[in-house]
Amino acid sequence: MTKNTPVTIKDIAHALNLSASTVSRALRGMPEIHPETRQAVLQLAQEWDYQPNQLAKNLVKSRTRTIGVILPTLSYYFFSSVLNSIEEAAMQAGYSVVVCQTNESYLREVAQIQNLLNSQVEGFIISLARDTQDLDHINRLLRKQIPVVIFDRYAEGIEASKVIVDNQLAAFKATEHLIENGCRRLGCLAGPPNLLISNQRLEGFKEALRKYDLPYNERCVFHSDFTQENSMMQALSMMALPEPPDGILTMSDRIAFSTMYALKQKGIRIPDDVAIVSFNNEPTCIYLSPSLSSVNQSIQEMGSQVVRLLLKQLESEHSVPETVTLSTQLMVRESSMLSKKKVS
Amino acid sequence: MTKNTPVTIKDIAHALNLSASTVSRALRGMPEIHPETRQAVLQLAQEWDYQPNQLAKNLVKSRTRTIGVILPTLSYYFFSSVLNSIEEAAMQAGYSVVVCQTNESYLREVAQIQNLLNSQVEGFIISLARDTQDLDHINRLLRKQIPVVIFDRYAEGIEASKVIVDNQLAAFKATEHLIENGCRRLGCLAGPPNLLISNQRLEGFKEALRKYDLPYNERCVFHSDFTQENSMMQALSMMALPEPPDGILTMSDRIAFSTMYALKQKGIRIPDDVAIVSFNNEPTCIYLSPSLSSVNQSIQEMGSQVVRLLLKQLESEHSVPETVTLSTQLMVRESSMLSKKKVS
DNA sequence: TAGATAAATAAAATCGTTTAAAAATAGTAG
DNA sequence: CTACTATTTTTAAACGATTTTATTTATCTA
Repeated sequence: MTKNTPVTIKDIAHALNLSASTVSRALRGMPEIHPETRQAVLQLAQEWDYQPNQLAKNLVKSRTRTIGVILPTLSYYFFSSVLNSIEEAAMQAGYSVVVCQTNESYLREVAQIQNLLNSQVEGFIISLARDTQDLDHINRLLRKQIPVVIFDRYAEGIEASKVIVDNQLAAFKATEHLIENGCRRLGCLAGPPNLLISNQRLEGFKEALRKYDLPYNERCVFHSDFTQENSMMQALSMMALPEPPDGILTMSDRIAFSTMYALKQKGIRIPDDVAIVSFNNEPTCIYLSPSLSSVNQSIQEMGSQVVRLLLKQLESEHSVPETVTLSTQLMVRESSMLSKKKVS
Repeated sequence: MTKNTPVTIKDIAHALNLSASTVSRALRGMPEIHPETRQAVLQLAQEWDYQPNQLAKNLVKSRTRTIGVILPTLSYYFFSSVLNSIEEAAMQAGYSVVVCQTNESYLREVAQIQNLLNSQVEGFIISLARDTQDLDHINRLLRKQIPVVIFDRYAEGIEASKVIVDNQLAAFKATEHLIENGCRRLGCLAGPPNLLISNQRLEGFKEALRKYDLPYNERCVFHSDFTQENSMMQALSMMALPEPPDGILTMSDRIAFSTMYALKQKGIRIPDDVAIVSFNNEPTCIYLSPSLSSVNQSIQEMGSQVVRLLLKQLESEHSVPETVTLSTQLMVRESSMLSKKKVS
């Protein structure tokens, strides 16, 4: 009697001596169904706890109303928060969201996109993995006319819509802030060398040095892979230079946290010995001592813009790729406020 | 010519003058297909970039090999890390994972479970939302014989497998540690009053007070909803008591971070004026000044045990609910190390 | 009361795949 | 030449819904 397979429309139809189509219509409240019939159907459906099979629905409609989101990781505040914002906006528009983490691996990125594609997601929101260099998998999506929006971690050579910030400008302003506070020997703790946004920030860093006639020394740029161990190592190497910097720009808060931790253990004082400015403005920044100056990008806005651009593509044939550049704000905190300003 | 609809098996069959079943078999490398035929099929499939429709596959097989994971949020280190571990273990076993956040809302929890159920996930891994009191939605799953494993945030009255820690014992030991370090007026910053694990920890807290003959004052227990604002407010209320505590047990690092931030602004020194021990052992703990003592639960282990229990249910009919209790370790750091131990 | 119209239901096709059963083809032995 | 295998392919049903088309039944009009 209590068979373990879920109740289907056919079961209900059979029990009530109706056809499947009538039951289907009754369940969806379509107009041409006799009230009595509808009543009977709804009641039995409730009684048997009928649950529509989404797979079947999607198959026949060839629509899933689902967006695939590919992220490097969910353990970073930035990504998990943007995801929240994306989910909110997508839900509002009647779409649901499936998230995948690449764990910074190119191979995973390719595989996850493939999976979601086979699962018939209707569009993609992507932030590239650290290890991604080859962009074929993304361009294949574009060739198939599948809506794609890239955000934050983008790359050149992708003709897709993007939501980004002016990384060079943000880094320029952050570096300028260090300089204006008296720093003269500047170091940069960058991200992986193949990450476009890291390189753009590096450009902004250099630009600021040029503007203030400060020497740029390639040996003052170190690259971290974002892990704690590596970041600490790079930070210590930098401070072990013959002329260690008195101001550091780091490319992410995670790198900055590790850096501060490493320097503290070495007895190097922040900001007195070396000032630090970072990127992302994670909530943790304010909890640290000294609190960490960091470049804020509006996470809420980023999520909603990303979804907006994707919906545009989903809802109209052939829309052209668009780039939205959001503004950033440098949040100045203790880590870059020198007690004695060295310059006027 | 370039129709926008994806290539199907039928298209290939038609083009090669074969039947759909032959193409299907050829693509899956089944043995009874003539090598020449297979060759032709594979080649055309490649040329046309054929992608199998997972919906159709799942529908016909009535299997999705997908696990639904319901979490309160992904912005907490604890949950996003357990998720990572779950994904790893699930992948190993050939399952994929779909994550949903409830944002601590009961209604979302119900809705998300419903959605995943309709999408034919084969089992659930759940950590309950803060606001969840009614457990009908979970019990409905169990009645339908759908495999469910609860972890961390569980509740009484659910006959499902669980992976948890001995919260009472962990809190007892943490409190004992505070007492042994000389604290005599103890306060507790608990989670929401309806959260079982918070109450269990509170029990452990009381138990320790009893053991050491210290007075338990209900007015020394404050409940936070995990948000920063509320946590700060509760912490300040606690310290504004006529006899403020000299040692606080907080139920999560998030609460502790906010507490430390609030106390710092008030000029209250940690650990000298008040020592703090917390739960979760987020990486941020070590970055703070003072570094935060916290109870560690093995995240890796929790994820893999959760998946193990779920697989057990997925792979055998009628397995009985099982409870795995993992051990915890108190990580003692500066926030609870009093410079002058007040007792021997 | 025939004929037309409207209302309610049923039957059949469809989505893209898998699979069991049937059929076609080729090869081999008696 | 027939009968029997073995190999390969096709046919048809199925998964669980929606949707198009067809049919039945009831109601109305003239």
